[in-house]
Amino acid sequence: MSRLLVASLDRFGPLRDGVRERLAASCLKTETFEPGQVILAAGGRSKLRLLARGLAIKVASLPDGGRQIFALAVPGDLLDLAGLFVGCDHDVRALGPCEVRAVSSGELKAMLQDHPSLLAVLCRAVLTEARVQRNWMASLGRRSAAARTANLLCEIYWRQKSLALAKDGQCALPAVQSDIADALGLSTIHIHRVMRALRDDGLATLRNGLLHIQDWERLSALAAFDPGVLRPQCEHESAGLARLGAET
Amino acid sequence: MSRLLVASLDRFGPLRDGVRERLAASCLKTETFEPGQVILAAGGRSKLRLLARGLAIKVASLPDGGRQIFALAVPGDLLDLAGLFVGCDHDVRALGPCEVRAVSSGELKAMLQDHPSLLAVLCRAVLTEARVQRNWMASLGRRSAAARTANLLCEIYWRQKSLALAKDGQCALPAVQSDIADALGLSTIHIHRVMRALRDDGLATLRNGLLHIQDWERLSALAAFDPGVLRPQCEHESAGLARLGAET
DNA sequence: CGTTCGGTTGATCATCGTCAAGCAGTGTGG
DNA sequence: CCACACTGCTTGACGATGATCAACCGAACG
Repeated sequence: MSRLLVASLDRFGPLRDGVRERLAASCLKTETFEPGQVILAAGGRSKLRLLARGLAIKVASLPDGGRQIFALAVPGDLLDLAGLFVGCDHDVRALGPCEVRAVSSGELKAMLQDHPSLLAVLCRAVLTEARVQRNWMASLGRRSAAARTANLLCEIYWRQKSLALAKDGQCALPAVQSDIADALGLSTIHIHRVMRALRDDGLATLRNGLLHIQDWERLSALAAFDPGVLRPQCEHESAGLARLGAET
Repeated sequence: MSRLLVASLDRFGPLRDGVRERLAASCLKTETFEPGQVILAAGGRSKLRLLARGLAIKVASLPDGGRQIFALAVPGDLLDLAGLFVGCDHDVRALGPCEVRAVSSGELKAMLQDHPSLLAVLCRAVLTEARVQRNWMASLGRRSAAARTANLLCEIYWRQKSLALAKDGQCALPAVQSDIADALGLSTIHIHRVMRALRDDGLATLRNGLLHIQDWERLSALAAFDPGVLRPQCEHESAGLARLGAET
């Protein structure tokens, strides 16, 4: 039952030397989480956790009581890359109800020892995550509240659509306005104003955990949305060292 | 002459199976760059570039003409981790005059094939960079202009002090106010006002590319500065999978 | 000697945050 | 069945933070 895991890692680079079979045969423990529950606390030991269903957030609590959401995880995403070798510096929380599949710490260790190429694939996954993070940084630093919000909605919709989890311009987004605020570095009330403007302009609505994109063209234009940032590998991958990890 | 490279990578985890000797013997090409010059353009092929002298920034130019600086590199930092397997999504530019040592693409490839543990070390370096990035994200999203600025100055000073590149509260920072602004997501003029307030309060001054920290206590308090974020490995490293990369 | 670049200052304005209050939906206990 | 509380959305008034515009100054440089 690990086809999801294989498919997920496959996006980051070809799996070689039998690691695909090993992954497919690996024993995955399934865990479920309620909305808001902590899936992985800061400092926790890393396993290899894959989000199978639902949405999750990677979030840090700041000393002054504020929260900053660093990333959003959709089904197929690995949840504890940040804690791969070192202690994780942030929490992972379920946004809506979630289902998580976990490879045990021991089995991951064994697989990494037997299949060096697995590390290259995980490394690429980390690099992809870092690239998405940089996109969020540019949003936080240099875009207006409306553009930031639009960009987030576009990203959420796009990623779920890539997984066939969206149709008719609709997808799940079990988040309240304060969650959006914590992701975008804005106040809850201002998010309300922005969302209201988006709704009044017929661009998008968020109600009862359901995101409805009514005018993708105008929304993505407002967001200056670039799907390329989200792709696991960029177009230069075939040049130079790109395939290196797969060849080792 | 690659002791710097060995020392740099050593911070991220023990180098095993002869890779240390191989690195020490590797042929490093030295390049020098003038202030503002592009060291590595977005999309460029990855080698293994190490900043030997000077300060560099990792920066993206946004479609609307704005810039966002994602990270600062001090001597000993690797410059092209983001382009390790995929095309790099941002530029690396010299802030002041820089000296860079580069391992050739071919030699890096050969070393990675011969020494699997090198990849684990690079992977940790990437994870560390991502953690520093998240700290910047939290700054951008949830801190005031003054706290953000103070935090950046603290980080710059702290990292150079760790390398014995600072003394008497002074270190190099060959940046103009608009550079600081692009790092913090603020306007140049507002940076001026914040810097002026810091100066008037006797906390820190920046003049002629020289950063002078006059009151570290109050500055780091204002910044809520946490040096732990900058450390290559965190305190949990010895638990669980932490040493795994070194063991493979 | 003019030009450019970076720092400086002030005035003005927009964006966004804070405070306060009301409202609708939901669940709970009497 | 009805308070009651609770949570999240909504609205408005107000204020602070930070952006924009414009001008000036000093130093470096050709």
